[in-house]
This record gives sequence, C-alpha cells and structure tokens, in this order.
Amino acid sequence: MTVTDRITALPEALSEPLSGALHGPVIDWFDAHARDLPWRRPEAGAWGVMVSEFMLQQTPVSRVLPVYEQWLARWPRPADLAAEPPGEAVRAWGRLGYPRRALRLHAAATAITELHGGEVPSDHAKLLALPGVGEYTAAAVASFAYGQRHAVLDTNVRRVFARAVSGAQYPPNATTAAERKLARALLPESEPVAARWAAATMELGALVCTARTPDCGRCPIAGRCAWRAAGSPAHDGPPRRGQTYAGTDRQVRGKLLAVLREALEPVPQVALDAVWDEPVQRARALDGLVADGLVEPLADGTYRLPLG
DNA sequence: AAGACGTGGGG
DNA sequence: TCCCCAAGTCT
Repeated sequence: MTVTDRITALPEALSEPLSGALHGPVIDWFDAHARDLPWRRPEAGAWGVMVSEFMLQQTPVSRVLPVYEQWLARWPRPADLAAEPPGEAVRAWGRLGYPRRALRLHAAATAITELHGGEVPSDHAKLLALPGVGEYTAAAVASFAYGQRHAVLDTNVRRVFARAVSGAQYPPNATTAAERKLARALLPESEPVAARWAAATMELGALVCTARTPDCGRCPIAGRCAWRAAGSPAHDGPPRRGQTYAGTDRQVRGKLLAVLREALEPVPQVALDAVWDEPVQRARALDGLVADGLVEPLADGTYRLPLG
C-alpha cells in the first residue's frame, strides 16, 4: 500500500477519535512554545500577515525578520506600497531571494488599493485572485489574519501529517488531493480552534517535527505518531526533488539584479557584462529579467529597476 | 505536471 | 566541503 493509498483510505475511519486526540496536545504545546513573531502580534494586521506570507515563501524566518520590519515601517498600508514604483519593492526586497515575489506583492498591493478599498480582503476567493497568492497563502491569510477555518497546507503541516497520521517520513513531492482531504478531515469544527490548529501544526513542523532531524522527545504527539510507531522507516518513494543552482540562469539573474538593486542611477551594459563571462547565458538571463518585469531597458542602452 | 525561480545557513 | 532545506507560485 502506497502512502497515497493509505491517506486516501483514512478520512472516514479517521474522524473524531484520532483528530480529537491530536487537537488538544498540539494546541496546548503551541500555547506554551509558540515563537513571538512580529506578524503574529495583533498590531500586524492583515497587511502584516500578508507581507510576512509573501516573504516566507521558501525563505527562513531568520532572514525575513529584518526585511519585514523595514518593509512595514516604510509601507504600513497596501496603498503606501502601491504608490511607489515596483522597482522600489524589488530594491527593498534585498537578498531574500525569488525577487518576483516583490513584484507580485507590489501588484497585490495595487489590486487591493484599486479593487478592495485598500483593505486586504478576508474572502478566500478574493485573496486567491491576487497576484502571488496561491492556495497556501490565501488560506494562511484568511486563517491567521481573519481567524477563519481553512486547511492551511504548507510544507511543515504536510510533513507533520505525513508522519503523525500516514506513517511516512516525508510527504509526496507535490501536494495531493489525498493530503487536502486529510487536512480537511483533521480540521477542528470550531472556527477559532481551527485557526489555532493551523498555526500550531505549522509551528510544530517548524520547531520539532523538522525535515532532517525531528526532535521527537519534545513532540506533544510522539505517542500517537504513526511514523514512530512503525519504527521511523526511512523514505522509500521517488527521490525528493532537489534544487540546482550553480551555473544556472538563476545564479546569473541573481548577480545581475544585485547590481541593479545597488545602483541609484541607470546602469550601463558594461557594468552588467562584468558579472558573468559567458555572453550567451548572460544575455538570456537579462532578457528573462526584462520579460519578467524585474528590469527595465532604456532607450540609451542602460538598465534599471522598473519605474512603471 | 515537471521545472523555473534566489539566497544563505546549518549539519 | 557539499548537500539539504526554507510558511510556494506560476506556467
């Protein structure tokens, strides 16, 4: 029986006994051990939550912290960000990585300003329609900022469920329908409790049930963990998808954009040529940045971060 | 639906 | 050192 089959078979048999036994311990643990993160404070508001979610996509908390503080101080409301050129968002993004997220956050702020009266929407479908907001982020903002009842499935939660419920060391490479079904089946009925559960399971995955070396000794549900009960078997399925970087266009794009972020004036071609010696790849990377709207070519042959 | 998309820290 | 990994989204 594969992991997917096992998850698929669960929900009906699962219901109350298992889920009810998990909610209390996990939420109690969260009450005692949750980190005091700025976007979890009441004053963060929905905009603060949304900004944090964009920054946290594939980026560790420790690196997000300082940029988040600067960002919220400079642009306390969506309209403040929307009033500036997208290039300023890219510049302020600094070295967080995946700078297209900065562009999308700027575009989302613009949409919020023009379509939603400057208020981050609370409706899941409206959130999902915003640039850069996918299934996870829409659920996260609706749940964390507005206390709604949604299955919030990020990499942490998926790993916790894979282990505790499905008995696998790691979840599948891509989120499956079976995982969504399981997440919904485990969601507490009460709206506020469900929102708490979402944050708690995520935190458990981030602090205790980690990818490499889980600290089962500190896990509130270790006694009910299917993976532990099975003897903590090693991952068997297809290899987990790695990320290549060295020598790729991504690395070249990063170097090019770093130059433009630092520059206050448009940058001449020669300055960009200096970051990478292979001309074909260099040109392809620059073209890609322009196509993505991260870089603006000017008529005189210079380049800058986008003004419009 | 597999692959592109940045960056840096920890084991 | 090198490899793995980090609150995903989009095409």
